[in-house]
Amino acid sequence: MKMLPEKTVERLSQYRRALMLCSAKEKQHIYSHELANLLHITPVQVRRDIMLIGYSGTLRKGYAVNELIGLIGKILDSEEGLNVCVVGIGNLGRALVKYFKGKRTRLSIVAAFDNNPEKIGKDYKKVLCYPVDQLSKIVKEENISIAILTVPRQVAAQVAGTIVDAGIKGIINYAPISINVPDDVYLGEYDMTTSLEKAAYFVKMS
Amino acid sequence: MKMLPEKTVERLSQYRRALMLCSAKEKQHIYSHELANLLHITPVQVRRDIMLIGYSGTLRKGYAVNELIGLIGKILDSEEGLNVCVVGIGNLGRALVKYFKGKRTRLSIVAAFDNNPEKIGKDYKKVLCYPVDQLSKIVKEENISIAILTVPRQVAAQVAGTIVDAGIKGIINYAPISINVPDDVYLGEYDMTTSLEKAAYFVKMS
DNA sequence: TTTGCGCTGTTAATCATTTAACAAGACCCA
DNA sequence: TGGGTCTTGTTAAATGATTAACAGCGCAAA
Repeated sequence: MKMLPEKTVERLSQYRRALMLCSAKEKQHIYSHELANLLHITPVQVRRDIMLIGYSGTLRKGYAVNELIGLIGKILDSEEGLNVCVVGIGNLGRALVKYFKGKRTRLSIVAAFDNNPEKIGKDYKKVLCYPVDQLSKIVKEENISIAILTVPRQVAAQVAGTIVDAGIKGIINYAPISINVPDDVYLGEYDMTTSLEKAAYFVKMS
Repeated sequence: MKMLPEKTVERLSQYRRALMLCSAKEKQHIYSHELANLLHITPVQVRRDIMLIGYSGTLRKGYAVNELIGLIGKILDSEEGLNVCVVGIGNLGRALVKYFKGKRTRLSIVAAFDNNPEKIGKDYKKVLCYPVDQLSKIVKEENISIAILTVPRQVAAQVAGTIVDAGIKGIINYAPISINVPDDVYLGEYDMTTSLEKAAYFVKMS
């Protein structure tokens, strides 16, 4: 299957999240406008996304919730599963470990890294914390392909280098500075300051 | 001044962050391509954004770092400043308080809220934690206009209602569920699962 | 001087994404 | 049975964002 638009991929993840809540409530079918309301988007957009992934709903009944969850899984998840590590076990790193642990079967956090001696050897939700200089070794042993970077700004660039050298294929950067990675490594940057300043701007202007 | 495009606003925040690091290094001027490299975007985009905010650089010398920082401040910041609160003092909430505290003069976290009795009355980086049922009162007293929502999924909708009723003008939602707010309230949703699943998809497909 | 290079500012073109429009099928109810 | 009402799936138009293209200026070096 060819690559889906970035925005569609984001929404698929959100559709799944919403659909799983529906499924838990024994809801069998859902209309495009219901799904749209849950995500604050338009029904057309929902239908278009679903068209792109090649699913068809039932006319006048909407989409079969569990079928759609299954199909989204086929698209988003890797068959073999992907392993993830968190680099930097501050509050943010711990929040991520705690939140993700056990959420997905095909995407799991299997290791944490930090340089604070007090944290090394401890485990967070059964995820063991290693020193950063063992990153390369553990990444290979555990077959980790994605790293979530939650270290202080000052060390972000250096740690990012270590991560890339270890052969990681995707980095999610929550450190408040932009990092450099080769073209073949996926990079997602999420700066909380930016989110807040953006909100402040639109509040101010409204 | 009329409203800037959303993406430009995001980048302005990032420009400022990068420029402040330059300023700290006594760098006086910066070229569009230097700024572009720091953010992984193209020089044209930098020039275009800067054009949109009505600034002009010096030919062959680039942009005056401190002037540009000042102008971006004029655009992003409110003259009087905006007050922010964090609702939900779990790991994520604490990470945010810790990180933002003292970062900006015109945008400050002035209160935290949680319902866990062990947290109420404690302070995190001098930010006092109140019970959620005092939210409305404190929001008015402290003139808070933005709330960062970092509560568990199960209570997000209800807490969001409380926040809106208190007269908050902007919400940044980190809870893993979409919330509903009236049209005149700015809403930014940042779901970490989505970020991770998106990364997984592009790693898988690459 | 004059030539050439390197940078900005801006307009035009391209590309991505969203929205509109509507045909066609299913169900309901008279 | 046959209109009326919903709903999906899809194509076409519109909007928004990025990239390309280039004019124009300033500095440097000859």
